[in-house]
Amino acid sequence: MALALYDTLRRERVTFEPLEPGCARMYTCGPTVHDFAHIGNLRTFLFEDLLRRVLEARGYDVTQVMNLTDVDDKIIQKARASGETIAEFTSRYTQAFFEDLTTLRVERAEHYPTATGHIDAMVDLVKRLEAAGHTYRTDDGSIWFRIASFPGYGKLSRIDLSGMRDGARVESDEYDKEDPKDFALWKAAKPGEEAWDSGFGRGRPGWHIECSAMSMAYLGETFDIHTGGVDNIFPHHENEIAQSEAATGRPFARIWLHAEHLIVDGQKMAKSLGNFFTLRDLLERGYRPRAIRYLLLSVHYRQQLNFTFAGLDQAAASIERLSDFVRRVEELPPGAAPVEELAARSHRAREAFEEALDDDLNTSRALAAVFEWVRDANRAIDEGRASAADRPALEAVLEAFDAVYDVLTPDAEELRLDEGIQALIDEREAARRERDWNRADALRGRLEELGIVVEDTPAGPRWKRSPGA
RNA sequence: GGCGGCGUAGCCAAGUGGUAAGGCAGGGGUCUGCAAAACCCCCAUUCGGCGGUUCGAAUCCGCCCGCCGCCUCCA
Repeated sequence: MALALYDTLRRERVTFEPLEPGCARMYTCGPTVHDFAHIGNLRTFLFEDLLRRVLEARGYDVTQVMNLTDVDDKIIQKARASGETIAEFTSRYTQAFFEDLTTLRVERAEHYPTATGHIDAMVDLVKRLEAAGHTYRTDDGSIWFRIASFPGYGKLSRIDLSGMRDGARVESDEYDKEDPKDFALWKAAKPGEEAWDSGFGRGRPGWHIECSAMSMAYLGETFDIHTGGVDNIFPHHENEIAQSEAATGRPFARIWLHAEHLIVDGQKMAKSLGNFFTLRDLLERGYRPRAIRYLLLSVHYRQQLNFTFAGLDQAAASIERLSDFVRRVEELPPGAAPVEELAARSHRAREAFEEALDDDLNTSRALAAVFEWVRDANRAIDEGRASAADRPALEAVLEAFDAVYDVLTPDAEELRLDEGIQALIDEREAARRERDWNRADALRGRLEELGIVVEDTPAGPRWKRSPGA
């Protein structure tokens, strides 16, 4: 079965057929590094991680580009306020961004180009647009894209340009634009601002030109997939299309994917509402990274995800079930031959899992396929029908699952063995052998207080950190 | 005002015409020294409301109610 994805531009599900067979080239709009990423940002980055992992699992050689916007109005403002250069200021948040990706097990893209590192490419693109007659300059020296010069403008967002004037939101612009919807390709430097030289005066690039220039530089004028959050559809991605296609005369991205937003307790996340969370906020509250990853991946990317702490607890519990199963598989007793029926069941599970993901990354359905299989496999183990000989068949499913979800291996924090814990476990086991149940139960209670759950198995006691610890 | 999305059990959520997946939580059992884990059974005659189309609708149409978002800061 082929991978089908929902294309925002065509408003329909399309079969993924890359430009070059076997290769998937994708551009993913990255962060503006002026603050810590919040969990809404991270949801989008996890969606993109899911996408690239599914592409990889299907055998594609993935080239992913994620830009880092390290110059814009806000950055200039904040850097100035903190008395730093732009580079000094943004490097802190760039580093934090990569730390967050690592924590959430996001696979690295092949390229993370920065805006400031690609000024030349942007200047070149602006020159191309200028030569083709799509631009004009205002008195201050800024260069604008003339929307009227690109007939396809609005095709992605289907925005009603005629109605926009009634929208009450169009500001009387500080610039002298021909049309309020025209957007900046190059902003002339204001006194005291950091600026770059170009053939048309000192200044800095507009936000939109960055993605057009860098995607072309790394992926070519036409590439397979472009992604971002829904808020980027208009104006950002609309403008990218206009600039890129006006300059090259060729189609830009072939498929557009957009992740819906995350909301918190049913409301838009906002600092003023006190419902604004970064990854660090959640970690400080003791939540595990893999539970956060699971939660943010468990809802379909085109559906709003309502983040709640109850949901995070549920995610942790779900992972616990899977992790307990992984351990059972590892501890299967020796056996001579694999059970054919179990192998067949596992094969079906893997197919169902992959089909669900092929269906526009339907993660909920994919999870259901895995959980149903876990139940069946657990039953086989309970009934003594499974042995170590079945491990390859079972592990094949787990590996396929975890190649995409990546939530089965414990976070480092879960594996640490605190001082004295093993001694308590040994002590309890000794008491049990002497059938001193009161003492054994008291020791188990103490371990529980330390966040350790002890389970007695035929092969002896084992422990794990309780989900909340 | 224009455009778009959503509303399925206590919570999360799949399901786009054929008679409600899965997870969490909860209740009852089996197993266990007791637990935990696991398994079994139960947990929506019903899918925001009201009409309509149809042999048949959560799924299609209409109206209404509620929620979220976009309309040049924003994942």
